[in-house]
Amino acid sequence: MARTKQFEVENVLDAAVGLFWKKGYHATSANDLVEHLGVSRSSLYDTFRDKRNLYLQALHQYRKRIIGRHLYLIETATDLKETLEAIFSLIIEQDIDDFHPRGCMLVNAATEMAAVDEDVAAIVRGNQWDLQKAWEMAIKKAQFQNELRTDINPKSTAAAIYNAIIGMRVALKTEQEQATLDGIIRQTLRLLD
Amino acid sequence: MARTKQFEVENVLDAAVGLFWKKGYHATSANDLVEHLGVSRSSLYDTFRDKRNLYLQALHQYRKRIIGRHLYLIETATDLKETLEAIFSLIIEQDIDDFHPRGCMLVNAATEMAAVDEDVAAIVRGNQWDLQKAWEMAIKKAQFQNELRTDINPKSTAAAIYNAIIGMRVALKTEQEQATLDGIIRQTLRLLD
DNA sequence: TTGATAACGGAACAAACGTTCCATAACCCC
DNA sequence: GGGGTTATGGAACGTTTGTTCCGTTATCAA
Repeated sequence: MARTKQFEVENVLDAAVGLFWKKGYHATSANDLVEHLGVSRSSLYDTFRDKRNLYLQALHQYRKRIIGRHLYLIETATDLKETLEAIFSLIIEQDIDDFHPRGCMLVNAATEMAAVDEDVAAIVRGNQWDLQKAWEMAIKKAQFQNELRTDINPKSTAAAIYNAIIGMRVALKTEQEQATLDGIIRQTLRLLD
Repeated sequence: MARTKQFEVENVLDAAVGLFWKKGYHATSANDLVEHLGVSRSSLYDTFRDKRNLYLQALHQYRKRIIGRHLYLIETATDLKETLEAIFSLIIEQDIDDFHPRGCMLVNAATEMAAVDEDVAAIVRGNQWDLQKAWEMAIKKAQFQNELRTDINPKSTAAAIYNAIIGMRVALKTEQEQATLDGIIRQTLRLLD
């Protein structure tokens, strides 16, 4: 039998998420990773094969950790408008007043990598599908329970909500007036009127 | 007197836009630039100082060339909903069926660079301000001419429209079903009902 | 035609890049 | 407590990075 790893893969992945999330793929160097993950170069390459594979796994981890929370909020929603507002607030709180706002790692991945890396594109598409489906189901459920007008189209409304959230994640990359953000939220909520 | 440049700065900037637009800042190397711009290394650095400065100027060029067209469409609009639909179509046509969709260079710049480069952030914010202002003015004009309900808030509606467009530019980075895109357009147009 | 100036092509630079290699250390089954 | 196996630290690899330097060439006023 062999020597045991001196680190938890999950913890290291979380740290990798932190780096790639903030700096993106190309601007994060192998040295950055070795320094911040607390794992030696050889162990990193032994465990994760190469930088790209580590990035891919970090992207999975991000999806599980961060987006998982959003999915949960949507699936357990009792008031859809309230939930949508809460998710906007979560997103804004994360980046506002931050000197280097990270935005959403999946949005960053989409713009930096998806066009030239099919594996990244697949993860981004999977995430989009999950979230749109979650909104669509939540809308249908609300309609079934007579909490939402039935002439609202679940699928296209879900797509539009998802789309608005993505837009805001980009907007937050540069500092924004609260009034602008509130305006976007207010108008997006109208989708559920 | 000195030797004259053997290239037009504007043309070289256009070529630089093409590269940075497709690959982003970090993934575009100095060699890429020398090879594709048709200008020698020394002339490039002599004219544009360094890679970052060239990127900044390319971003300006993109804004002038590409976004200028959108501004014109908004400012000369006679039917706002039609104009919004036309702009969505323009954006979609550019990327759909493209093996490596470029998206919007300013959105790419926002996610890759804005958080860590204040000059990039300033350009992105300037662009946002121009476009939102253009939409706001167009909405006010339509309201004044009784072509649009007056209980629509020009500012927040403009922000929401801009936001939806940004969202779509990210979405197009991964291949999308036409039905999804149509749904987003349809719901976004409701902002102007 | 000469001379001051600036553009040019191409070689050269140090630094940083992602990755590999190897000797050593730790682990568990037998 | 060996023996087979894998993790680890650190040096080292060849490339590529962004940038600079220099000898030559083109330009035009004087």
